[in-house]
Amino acid sequence: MSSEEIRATRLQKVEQLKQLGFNPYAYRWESSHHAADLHTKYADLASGEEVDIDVTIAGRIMARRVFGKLAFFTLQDDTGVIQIYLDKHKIQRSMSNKDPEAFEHLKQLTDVGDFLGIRGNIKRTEKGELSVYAGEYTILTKSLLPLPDKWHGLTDVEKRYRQRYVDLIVNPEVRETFRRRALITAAIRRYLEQQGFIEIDTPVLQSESGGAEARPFVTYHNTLEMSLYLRIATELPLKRLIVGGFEKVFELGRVFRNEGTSTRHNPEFTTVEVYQAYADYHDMMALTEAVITTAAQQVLGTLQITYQETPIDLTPPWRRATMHELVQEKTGLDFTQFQTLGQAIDAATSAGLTGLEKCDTIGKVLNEAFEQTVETTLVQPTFVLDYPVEISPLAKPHRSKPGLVERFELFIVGRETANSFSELTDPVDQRERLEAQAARKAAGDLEAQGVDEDFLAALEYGMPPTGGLGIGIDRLVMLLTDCASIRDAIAFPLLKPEKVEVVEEV
RNA sequence: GGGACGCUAGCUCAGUGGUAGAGCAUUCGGCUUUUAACCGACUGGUCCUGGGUUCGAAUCCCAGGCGUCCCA
Repeated sequence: MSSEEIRATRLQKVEQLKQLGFNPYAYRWESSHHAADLHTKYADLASGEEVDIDVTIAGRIMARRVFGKLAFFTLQDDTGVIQIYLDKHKIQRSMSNKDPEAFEHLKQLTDVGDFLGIRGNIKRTEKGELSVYAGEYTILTKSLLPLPDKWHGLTDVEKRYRQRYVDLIVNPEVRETFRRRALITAAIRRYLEQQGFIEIDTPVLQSESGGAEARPFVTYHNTLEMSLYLRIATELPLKRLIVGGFEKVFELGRVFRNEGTSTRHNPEFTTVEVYQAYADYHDMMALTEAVITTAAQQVLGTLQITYQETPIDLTPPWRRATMHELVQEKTGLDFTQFQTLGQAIDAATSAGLTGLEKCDTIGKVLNEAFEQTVETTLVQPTFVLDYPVEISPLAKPHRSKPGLVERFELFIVGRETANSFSELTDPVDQRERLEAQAARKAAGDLEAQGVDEDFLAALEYGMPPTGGLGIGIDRLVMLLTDCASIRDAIAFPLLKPEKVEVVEEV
């Protein structure tokens, strides 16, 4: 029978229920227990034993095993599953005033997928399955569409993402991932608040995008007749709050980058950015360790985790190594020795690196060498320190190493998971760097941003020394829930519609 | 942007040029201890889309769509 025919059959059942005086789309139900409560409470109940207690419970029918005068349903709620034991005599006795043919109607009018409310008592069956021994049942919501195969479930990844609700119904581990994601963000907020940080929401719609190098989404405000960008980072508004006198601020929220998708990229993703006055990037390393280990403990109860079968030890302190040291380790090249760009490119090329034509400074060659040879090898948590100034326009110059800034990125399983600086507070230096970026934007670099004059004005009023930190929440969730793709860590990842509608390009 | 692979019933999958299949689900009948219940019978298709080759295409060719993975 085709799904259209199944749907038609179930719509007929909806009509039948209405004719019998039952509402197939009920308003409310009060449960005394969830499935997991009962499994905990009656763990020691012996097979065949019955408990004379009034219990109400609700959930979705996930399986039906129906006999002539007896039926077993598997009911699923937010906490798990529980068997419902329905026996004709008991149902008829309890429900005769409501519906003399209650048991026949149960067999005829309920389907896998329906929501049911049950009133009954507790019984562990002869075969050892803890059950609610039903006296009464109520159809709370009639389902019209058939669920995926009860044994194989839903495995088609495209359908799982497009119809996440079906994925969640039939794949308990997917529900667990998003439950853990919620624990992670809650743990991070709780930890930061305990440390005296306050969360302040900053605008998603901005007339100037900045705080990162990325192509922004553009939208349009009709009544103001102006283009607006969706934020690519929360950095610049949060720093304005530090200028304003808050000493510890953060925002955990969505940012948007108009880029392609991959197992590590979704165009909208979640970051937490944290700014602390009077702190530097060393303080931020300690804070990063604290935030991530707190989240790991909260969710997994351990710092010894496994990601895609690789053991990861999150026990702090994590390795700290400079970008120069790591590149030298992998390539043998000492970038502090190069005087000219030509020297650096020649040496890197003979070390086997490729695609260096696009590099116009020694620092960019170094960064390229890092990305090509080091990045994916940083499996255990590693802070990579001291980046070239030309790829770090918002970071303060290193206090002792010319040409470098006080910046780190945290790598775990080869992925950038956090990024932090001693924030640049010199407004003149900051203006030069933003203007250099703006020149690249004018020259056609789509990821370069314009000069945010108001941000510069804020810096001119004076920003205290400040440590800033950004953590990629989606990648952290991937790590702590063992997801191979960012799409498994985001409830509704961006997909193209199956039938593409042509939208006028802005 | 490039490459590889995939798309067949509601779900999971067979089917490599000759009548479009299986299991589960659905529908009907039977059944008072099942838990992938069981037994019997039936039903269910835009083979991703369009074009081409061929007597004949799910299958071969071309173009496109969507997805997954890898690379940039």
